[in-house]
Amino acid sequence: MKIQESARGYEQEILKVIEKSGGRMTKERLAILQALGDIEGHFFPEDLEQRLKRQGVNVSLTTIYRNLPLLVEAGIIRRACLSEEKKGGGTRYEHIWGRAHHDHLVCSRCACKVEFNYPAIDVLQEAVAASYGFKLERHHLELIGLCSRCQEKEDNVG
Amino acid sequence: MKIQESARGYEQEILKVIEKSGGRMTKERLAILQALGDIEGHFFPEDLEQRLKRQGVNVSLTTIYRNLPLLVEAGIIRRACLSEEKKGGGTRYEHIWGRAHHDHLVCSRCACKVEFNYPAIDVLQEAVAASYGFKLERHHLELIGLCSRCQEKEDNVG
DNA sequence: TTCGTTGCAAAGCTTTTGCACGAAT
DNA sequence: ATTCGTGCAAAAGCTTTGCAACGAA
Repeated sequence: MKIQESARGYEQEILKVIEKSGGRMTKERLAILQALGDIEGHFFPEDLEQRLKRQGVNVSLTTIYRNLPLLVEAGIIRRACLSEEKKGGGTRYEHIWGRAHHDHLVCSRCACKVEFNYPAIDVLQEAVAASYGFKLERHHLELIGLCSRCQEKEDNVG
Repeated sequence: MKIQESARGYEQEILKVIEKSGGRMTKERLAILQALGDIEGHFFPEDLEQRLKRQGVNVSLTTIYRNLPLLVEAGIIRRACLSEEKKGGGTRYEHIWGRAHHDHLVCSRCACKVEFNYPAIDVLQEAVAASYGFKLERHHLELIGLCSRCQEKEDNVG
């Protein structure tokens, strides 16, 4: 399957990964990539299925699950492994291709999320990794605490 | 149920949490706490069950699951939410009570783990949280990269 | 006595797998 | 013509829930 006008950068990216392992580009994979393009933040595998369905493309959940590892390896998505989450939903993923690197602040009470970027922390992380002989590829950082709104509520109650 | 000679610090800790919500101390909870005392690092809920069984105490997996949130809230364990993990096992927890705070370096190839502590990073995290009005409670930091051994292997191949 | 806790079994969910068919190279 | 990918249905895990019995306060 040829990639043409619709091609975005990440389609090329995943193509590399696919070809490296003798895989093939399919219309389902292309559809997944395009649906992914519209997703800004986090999503569950099932969200992807719904989104595709709304766009008139039926890609089975099975196929989505089978392709998630590919997308991760291509650097297009990553697991957004939020500490508290698990209830109700399954594994949450995050679209990261082309987005500036960022980490998350999560409120332990209302679960609201704030993205932040703080280069100084990244620098120190590099330093730590280096001191243990690791070549740093990526990281997951999540700060958990009470957001200002929930702090106020707490003050009013206590 | 009274806590006596066997009492360790975290038994008091969990007692506070239990009492705060009108709960009760049971022999199952006490057994879980004691089993936890022997666990140094990470564990799955099922590990806990096995360990208890070996000690001659039968606590059902259901009960363990029902008590995990309590243990988390008491600050005795935390979810060790490792980025890649999910295959095969379920949610991994980590015994943190009384242990020095630490984070993890994980090798993306061989999955080996190194614990590290780097106070400067913690300080910056506080700063970030504060700048967004968050009262920081804890964090999850995981650095993913190639360990030195796997880097060597890679060099030999490439 | 009251009401939280436990165990068992069953249910619920997410994720994986077997198989036959269809499609990419 | 191969060989990989897809869909469906079934299976496999992990985790939660209903319910009756038990036990802490």
